[in-house]
Amino acid sequence: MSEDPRRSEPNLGLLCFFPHRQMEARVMGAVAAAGFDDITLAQSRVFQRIGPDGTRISDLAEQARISKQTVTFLVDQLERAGYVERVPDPTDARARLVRIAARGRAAVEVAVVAEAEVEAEWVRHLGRRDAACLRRALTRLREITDPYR
Amino acid sequence: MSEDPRRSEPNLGLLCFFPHRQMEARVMGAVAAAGFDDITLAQSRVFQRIGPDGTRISDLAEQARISKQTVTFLVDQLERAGYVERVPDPTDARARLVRIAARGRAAVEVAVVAEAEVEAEWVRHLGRRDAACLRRALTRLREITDPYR
DNA sequence: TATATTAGTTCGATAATCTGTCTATCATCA
DNA sequence: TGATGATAGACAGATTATCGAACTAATATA
Repeated sequence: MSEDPRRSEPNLGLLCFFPHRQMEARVMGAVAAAGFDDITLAQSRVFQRIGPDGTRISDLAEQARISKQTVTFLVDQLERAGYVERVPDPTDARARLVRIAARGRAAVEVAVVAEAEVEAEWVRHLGRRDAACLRRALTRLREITDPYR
Repeated sequence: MSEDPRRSEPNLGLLCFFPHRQMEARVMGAVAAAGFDDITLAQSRVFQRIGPDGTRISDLAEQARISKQTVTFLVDQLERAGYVERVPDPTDARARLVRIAARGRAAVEVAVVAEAEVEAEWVRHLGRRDAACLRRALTRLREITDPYR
């Protein structure tokens, strides 16, 4: 019954880690099982930041907190595999927009279903009340932990 | 005022990502600023899983979800830099326990202070009520997202 | 218009990770 | 008890992810 006094309360940052890791693993597993087994975790972390109208390499880099060079490297692979395409940015001839391509859209469809399944499990475990509370607190916390909206 | 209909509610897994990333970055920054600037993110992710009485390589691997070989590689570096030491496991002559060494304890001291600072900022932003609610929900969520207690 | 900045790429180096293999020790069970 | 199989850790080689430096083309600024 008594607690080990050396084990203190885990901090909120660490507590956030476990759900995120599980979500990522479950979604990647579902996507791979659906035949999209040539996408890596690093690629997916760039891919999931592509906006509906396409996103620039440099914006992807900033949001994922990795160098432009690394994003170029990963987008090259995503493009070769048919998940994304590069199109000119009409507002700036230096830039190109990375957009989700046909194969990418198909993978997203699988991913959103898997996401919803995992989230439903969580809500079932927590109960409606705590789940709503969790979402609200995390949404507010995002205001100060994510510079991108 | 009106929402872009294409941007749906971010899932809970993603929402957990931002706080975790910020906590990790802030703690790493504080530790590096205090002179422990020879520790990498990958090393720290293994390091933080070492228990108070030492932990085996294979247990660290399982908890961090990386291969034993990678943990051996990272622990080699942590040991050379004085953050950890390897001692024989008295219960099994095949195994060795990775334990936090003097320099490691000094780094942990800095880390826990930084952690508390970040968490205090979060609580200030959320308010006592939502912060307590967040901690409770995350603690319960850990039951089903972290197999290690 | 000359100069500085920005977007993206290529190149080379390094860090992190995996699979396969090996040795020593432990566990099982006939 | 002794043979067999499993486990803990380490070593070697290959691959993936990442970075910093340098480059080109286009844009912004003074």
